[in-house]
Amino acid sequence: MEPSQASESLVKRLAGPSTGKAGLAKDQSEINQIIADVSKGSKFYEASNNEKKKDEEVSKKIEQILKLRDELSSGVDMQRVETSVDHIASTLLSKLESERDLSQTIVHFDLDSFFASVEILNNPELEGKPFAVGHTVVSTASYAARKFGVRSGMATFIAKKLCPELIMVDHGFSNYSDMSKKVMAICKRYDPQMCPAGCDEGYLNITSYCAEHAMGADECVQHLRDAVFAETKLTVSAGIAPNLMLAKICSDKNKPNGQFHLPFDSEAIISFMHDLPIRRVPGIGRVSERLLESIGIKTCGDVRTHRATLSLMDKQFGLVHLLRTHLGIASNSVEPPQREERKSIGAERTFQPLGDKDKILEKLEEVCTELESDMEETQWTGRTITLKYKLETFEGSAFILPPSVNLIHLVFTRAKSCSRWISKKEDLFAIGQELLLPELPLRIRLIGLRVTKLKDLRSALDPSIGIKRFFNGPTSPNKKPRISEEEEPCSVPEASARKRKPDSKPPPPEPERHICPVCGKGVATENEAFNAHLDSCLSRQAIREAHAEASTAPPRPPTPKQTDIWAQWRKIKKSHNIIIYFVPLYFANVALTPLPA
DNA sequence: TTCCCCTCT
DNA sequence: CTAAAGAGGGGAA
Repeated sequence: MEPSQASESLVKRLAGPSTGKAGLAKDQSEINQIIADVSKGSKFYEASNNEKKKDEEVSKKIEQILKLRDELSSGVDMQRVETSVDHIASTLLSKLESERDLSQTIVHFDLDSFFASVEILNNPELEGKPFAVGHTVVSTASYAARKFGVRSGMATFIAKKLCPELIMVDHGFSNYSDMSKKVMAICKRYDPQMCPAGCDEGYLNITSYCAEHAMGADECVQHLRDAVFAETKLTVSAGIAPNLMLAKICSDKNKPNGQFHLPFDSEAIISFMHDLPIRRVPGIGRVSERLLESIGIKTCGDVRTHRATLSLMDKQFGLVHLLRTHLGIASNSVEPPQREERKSIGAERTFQPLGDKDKILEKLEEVCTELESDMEETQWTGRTITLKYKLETFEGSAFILPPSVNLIHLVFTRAKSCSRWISKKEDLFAIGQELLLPELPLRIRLIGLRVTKLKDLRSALDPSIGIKRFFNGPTSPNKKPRISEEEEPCSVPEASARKRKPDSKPPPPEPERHICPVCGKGVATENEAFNAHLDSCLSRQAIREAHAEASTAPPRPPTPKQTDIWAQWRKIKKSHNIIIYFVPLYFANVALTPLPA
C-alpha cells in the first residue's frame, strides 16, 4: 500500500463530518491533508483517537516493512520459499494443533453498555433515548445514540453534531462500582477463580460448575445471565469457547443481551477464524492491523495465505503467534488477578498557572500529602523521586505561532535517587523542593511527584506471575531482582550535567525550500529533514529558554514575513470553513505541506 | 544504573 | 473550546 493512501482514512477522520461537502472535492483533499498535518499533536487529535497520532509513524514503518519484504523476496523464488515455508508451517501447524485443548469451557461475559444501562436504572426516563455518559468526552453511548454514530471516546461537541438531540449524563462512578461488584459476585458463583477484566467484563472457567451441576454450557451461561438480570436488572452478553481469546470474540457475537457458543471442534474453530477480521483478535490493535494489512492480511484466514511473507518476516510479525491466531489457539487458564507488582506510585495536580514560589510549594506539599497517604495505604516505599511539572499555557511567547495556537503543554521531569527508602511526606517534600527550586522562577500549571525503585513493605512472598491473558507460552520473566536494602551512595546529578538532545543530522540538499513556521528560516521540504529541523527548532530546551525569556521580556512582535505565512493559513481556513482545532505541540511531528501560493 | 522523555490507557 | 492522572518502558549517557 502507498503511504499516501494509508493516511487517507486518517485525513478523512480528522476532517470530520464536513468532509463530503460538494464543490471542494480536489481542493478539499489537499486541505484535509493540511488539517491532518496541522492537527498532529493537537488535543483533538490525541484525545479523539490515538490511531491518528500514530498514523504517520505507522506509515513509515509500513514503508520499511514493504522495503524489507521486497529486499527479502527479490532474487528469492517465492514459489520455492513458499514450498519450504509450507514445510515449516505445516510442521508448526501440526505442533500447534497438538497443543489444542478443548477440555475447558471458558466464558467471557460483558455487560451491555454498562454505564448507560446503570444510568437508565437511575433515571428510567432515559430509556430508549439517545444519550451518552460523559461530559467532555463520551464514555458510553446508549444504543439509541449509537444509531447516530456516537461512540465512546468521541469528543462531545462532535457527538452533538452527529446527534443534536443527544443528552449528556454525568458519570455516577459509585453506582457503576456498586453494580460491578454485584455482577462480579454473581459470576463468581460459577467459578471462584473468575478473572475480572475491567469493571464490566470478565472470564470464567465453567467446566467444573457444569460437571457438578450436570449442566450444559449454554444452560449454565443462560442461568448466569438470568441471575445477573434478576439481581441487577442489567443485561449481559457472553461467549462460550475453549479459550479466552475465542470467548472474548464470541461475547460480541450476539450483543446485546445474547450469548454465543462456539463449537468445540478444531475444524469449526478454524473456519470461524477464517473470515474474522484480524483486528478483532485481542492484542491486535490499530497499529498491528495496519501493518498486517500492508502485506495483505485482513482476516485470520489470510494468515495462512501469506505464510511465506510472514515466515520471511517472522521478526516483524511473529509467525507462531499469528499461526496460533489463525488456528484459534490460545490460553484457557482463568486465574484471579495476581497481586499487582507496581513499578511506581505517584500523584500530580493541575491548577491555574502559578508563578509565585510559595504558592507552587503549597501545591507541591499537597501532592506530597496525597502521595504519602497513597504509599501508606498500599504499603510501598521507594528510592527514586521524580518531579514533574508543566509550564503554563504557551501564549505571547518569543515564538511566532499561528493565532489558533493557544495551548502548549511543556512537560519536564527531574529525578533524584536516594540511599534511603522514602515514604514520609517530609522526605517527599524536601526532595521535591530540592528538585523544583533550581528550576524556578517558572510559571507552572501542573506539579507531580512519583516514586520509583519501589520496595513492597508487605514483603510479598508470592513471586507473582504475570497474568497470562490470552496466550500461553513463555511469558518473559522480565522481573528484575528487588533492590537490596543496603545503603547505597546517593547520586545527585548536577543540573549542569543535563544534556540537551543532540541535533538531528542536517538535511540533505534539497532544491525546494520552505519557511519553518517556528523560526522563519528556510527549511528543506523533504519530510524527514523538515521534521529533523522542527525537532531541533522546537527542542524542549529551546522552548524553555524562550519561555523564560518571554516571562521577563515583552513578547517579541512577529516579523511581517512570518505573519504572512500564518495569514495564509487563516485564509485557507476561512475560505474552506475549516476548523483547525489546535496546532502542533512543540514536539509535533509535522509533515510539511507546501504552502499554497 | 540513572534520568528524562514518550506512550498508553 | 476538547481530561487528568497514573503507570510502564525505552534511549542515552
